[in-house]
Amino acid sequence: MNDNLDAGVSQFIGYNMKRALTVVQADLAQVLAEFGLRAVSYSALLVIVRTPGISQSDLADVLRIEKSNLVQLIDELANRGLVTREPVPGDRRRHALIPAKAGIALAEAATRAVQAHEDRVFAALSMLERATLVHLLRRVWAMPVRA
Amino acid sequence: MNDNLDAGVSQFIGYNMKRALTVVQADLAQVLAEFGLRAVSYSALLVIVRTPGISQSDLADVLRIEKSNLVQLIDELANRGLVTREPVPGDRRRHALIPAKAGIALAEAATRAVQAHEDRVFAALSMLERATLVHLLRRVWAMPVRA
DNA sequence: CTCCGACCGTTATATCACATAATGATTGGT
DNA sequence: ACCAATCATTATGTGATATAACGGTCGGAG
Repeated sequence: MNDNLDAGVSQFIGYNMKRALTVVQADLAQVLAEFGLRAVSYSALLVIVRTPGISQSDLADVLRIEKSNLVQLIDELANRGLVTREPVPGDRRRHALIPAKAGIALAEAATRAVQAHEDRVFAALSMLERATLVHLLRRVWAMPVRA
Repeated sequence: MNDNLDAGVSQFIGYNMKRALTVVQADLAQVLAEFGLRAVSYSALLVIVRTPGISQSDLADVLRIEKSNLVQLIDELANRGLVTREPVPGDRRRHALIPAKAGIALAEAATRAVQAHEDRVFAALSMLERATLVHLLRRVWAMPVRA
């Protein structure tokens, strides 16, 4: 029944981003649930797989997550044998996060599933349009807002 | 320090959408707080102002909100004298949501502030690029995902 | 006219994302 | 030797968002 009653709010880019992301996240949640992952734990696992030895602080920085929220998330991955927390010689404050073979395999399989998810939810856009979208979005979040 | 450690996840459009939206929502929250509004209550107010008499069910549909969550939101707006719940002749199940003058004025002032917010957070994009972004995003959420 | 499925709005409640604050152990610089 | 900073953890809170159930009301079918 949605006959443009949201015209007032749909003028805003942020509103359209929110609506689109809600759709994307709903599908993504279903896809990742099959691997026992959430979007945030998938992201964390992927960064660990690609950057073995990264610390929790650095991982939190990269993904823009509060490091306090990372503790249970890494616990989940570690408890499933996907990653391990290793001591860092010479620095007993930090841990090195190392992916296990199972974690690497799961990350690869999940990545394929996430790629298929993106093909599906962005099916209305051409590959060029998808590239344009990423390019524009990157310029939004990569440039800090000036006060 | 973010030297592309998130390359693995930043290939995904969804990831970029999430990062960008987080930036946008943080700024928007600050802007709307000055009017005592949250993003969702601003959206609801704007739809009510533009569609006087809309029902709670229809408002929930338009904004994709659970109608159970709308009750307190409308309470907030009503308690501030921004909108009223009016009876609907011939249908005692539903209410007509009517904007008050104060609600119309606040919606107008807040809209100007939200427009300035968008100019700020999307400053890195040209007007054409912003239109492209909205166009692409609309096509993502307007086309339902096929199972 | 009666009945029943559907609609409207409300209440109750739960889960999750995400934030802040505080703490103890450890490190590095002065 | 001292102290600020770093790392990780624990505790806790708030808001977004969902589901379930309920009572009152409406409209259509028989």
